[in-house]
Amino acid sequence: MNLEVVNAVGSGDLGIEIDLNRLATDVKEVEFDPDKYPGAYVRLEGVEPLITVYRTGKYIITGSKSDEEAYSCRKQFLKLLTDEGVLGEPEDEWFSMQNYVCTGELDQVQNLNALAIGLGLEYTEYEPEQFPGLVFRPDDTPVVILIFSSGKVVVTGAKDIDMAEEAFQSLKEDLDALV
DNA sequence: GGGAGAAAAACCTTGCCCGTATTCTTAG
DNA sequence: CTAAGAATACGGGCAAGGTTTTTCTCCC
Repeated sequence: MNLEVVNAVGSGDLGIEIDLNRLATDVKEVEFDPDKYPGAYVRLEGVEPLITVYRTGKYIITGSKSDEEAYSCRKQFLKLLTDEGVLGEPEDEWFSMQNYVCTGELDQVQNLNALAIGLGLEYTEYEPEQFPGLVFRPDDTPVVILIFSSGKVVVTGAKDIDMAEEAFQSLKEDLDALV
């Protein structure tokens, strides 16, 4: 309910080892600096999400606004590898979404100090000196919700959108019960 | 002083955690 | 930058545990 996905992360496996140095020299869309990070970055033309590939063949796609966008990006990535002769049969590898980051808004402005107590100090972290948002970790879900005094919220850690929606809905019910 | 055994110290391997990098939003 | 999440991997550092080596005690 009224949550907007702002970032989706997915991961997959090509099933074969990749020579990142060769890939970086052969393909202009690939950036690789092993001294800074072991993964190689692939920025496809006209594609928003970023693909990070590793020597092992595992890869992650970050920055998608939806799972459709992530899957589309993956498709183009596989095509690129196939065209480059790196991949033979791209059918047998998997890909799945790992995390959704969403933004939402609560009806009224929040008093975070009171909210921390209301939601339970054992489930919340609020240190305005360090970070302006209240971190809420419900015990019945792996989802984490950041609540700001403006009423804006960030829901993260969900494996799927329903999980995020449920956690947000649950938070709203908790808030109604507190009034 | 030398041999046996135990205790201590030195050494080395393993494992785990952290930082490194990426995305994206929120807001002091 | 601070904080959160998730996947991914690699080097470094520290701790712990295990093994080897050195030292020391006891007694003949």
